[in-house]
Amino acid sequence: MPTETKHRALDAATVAFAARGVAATSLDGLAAELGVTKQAILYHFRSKDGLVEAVLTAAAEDLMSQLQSAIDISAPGWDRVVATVRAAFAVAVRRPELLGLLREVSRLGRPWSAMLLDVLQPFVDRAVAELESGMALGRFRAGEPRLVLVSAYALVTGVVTDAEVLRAVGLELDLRVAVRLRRTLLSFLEAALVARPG
Amino acid sequence: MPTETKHRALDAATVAFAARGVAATSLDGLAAELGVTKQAILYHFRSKDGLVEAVLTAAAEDLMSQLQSAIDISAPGWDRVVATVRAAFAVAVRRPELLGLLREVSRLGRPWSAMLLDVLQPFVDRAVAELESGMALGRFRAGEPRLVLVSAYALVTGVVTDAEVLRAVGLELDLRVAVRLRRTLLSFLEAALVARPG
DNA sequence: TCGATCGTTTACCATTTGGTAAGTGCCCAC
DNA sequence: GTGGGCACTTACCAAATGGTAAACGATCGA
Repeated sequence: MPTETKHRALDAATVAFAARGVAATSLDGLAAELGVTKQAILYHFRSKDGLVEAVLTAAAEDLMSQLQSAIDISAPGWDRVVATVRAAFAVAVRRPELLGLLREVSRLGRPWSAMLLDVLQPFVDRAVAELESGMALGRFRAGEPRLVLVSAYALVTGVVTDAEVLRAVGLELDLRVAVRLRRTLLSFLEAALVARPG
Repeated sequence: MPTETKHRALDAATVAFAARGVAATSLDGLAAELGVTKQAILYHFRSKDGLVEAVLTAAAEDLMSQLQSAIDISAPGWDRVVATVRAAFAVAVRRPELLGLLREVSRLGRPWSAMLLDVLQPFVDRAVAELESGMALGRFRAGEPRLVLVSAYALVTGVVTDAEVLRAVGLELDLRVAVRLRRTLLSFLEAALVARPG
């Protein structure tokens, strides 16, 4: 089973980068956690930047593929919104690091943020387009798709990454809480999107 | 004008910690930015940890006082919710670092998060209590105050701190966008809280 | 059996980092 | 004018960090 270390390093780095940040994660520390030397990591990834890049691309693809498959198996309209939200929360529960990384990228600055945005951009564009066309068709209430999108994003990632804040209000992100938060978000989206008679 | 450096250092550190993170901010870099030596900073704050503590306590007090005064001048019920949200968005626009720091604390781990939570806890508790009593009085729809609170928090901080994501959807956090986001959040809260006939 | 490649370790190295110690200029009370 | 405290700098330092170079052992094809 070759390059098992590579996989483990990638996973550990993903979690560590998301939780403590790239700057606060040292190769030595990461290596110690894996029971290898720092050079074992540098062998698979040319440099720390190389590791960051690998982590970011892997995470972006992972995240996008999960959302994409949810989109693919759903019909346009409200159903698709629900499916996407469900997929997002599934990711939030099973692999919160992916959403944490999304946030970490903001502070890494230009080259990295641009890289990740390249991957996300098509997804965002498509979501905006679909909301707009839904509004044009009268399937959704008229409104501002971008604001709705940003709000939904902020809610999901915020809840996942600010575990401390969740604890402050006496919650913890387990399945039950996630389900209730999902319901909260969906009712918000329903209020914002679904056309009501009158 | 004594200790002007101290104030400037505190401000610069607040912004830097929020934007790039504590670990990614070096005392040397901070000092260079201020045009002094690292030791000038260490003179006013015993250590980097000392600086972090000073930044955190100042930020927490600042943030809380802004929200508190909004609460004080408003009447209980929906009016108070609106006033609080307005105050939160005002902070988000004028001093986004304060919200960014809130998020940074999550990754600093125990001692720091506990410290900040001590300051925030009373505010959170009061908000929950007020929502609950509002529900009991029939002023608000029955629901889960904690979920509403967390959602609102996540939305505001998420929008402020993930500037990159905002850019991805083609927005930028200026006053106009902030106002529209505020309206979005308020309509969500209204849907969640305000009792409707039937 | 030999040699080569792969994954890894040992041995270093330069730079950066947080921090200490010892000054230095300056204002002000006396 | 002088002694003392205040705000700061210069001069260091030990530890940690990202990275390079070379050696080592195992697996495997010829």
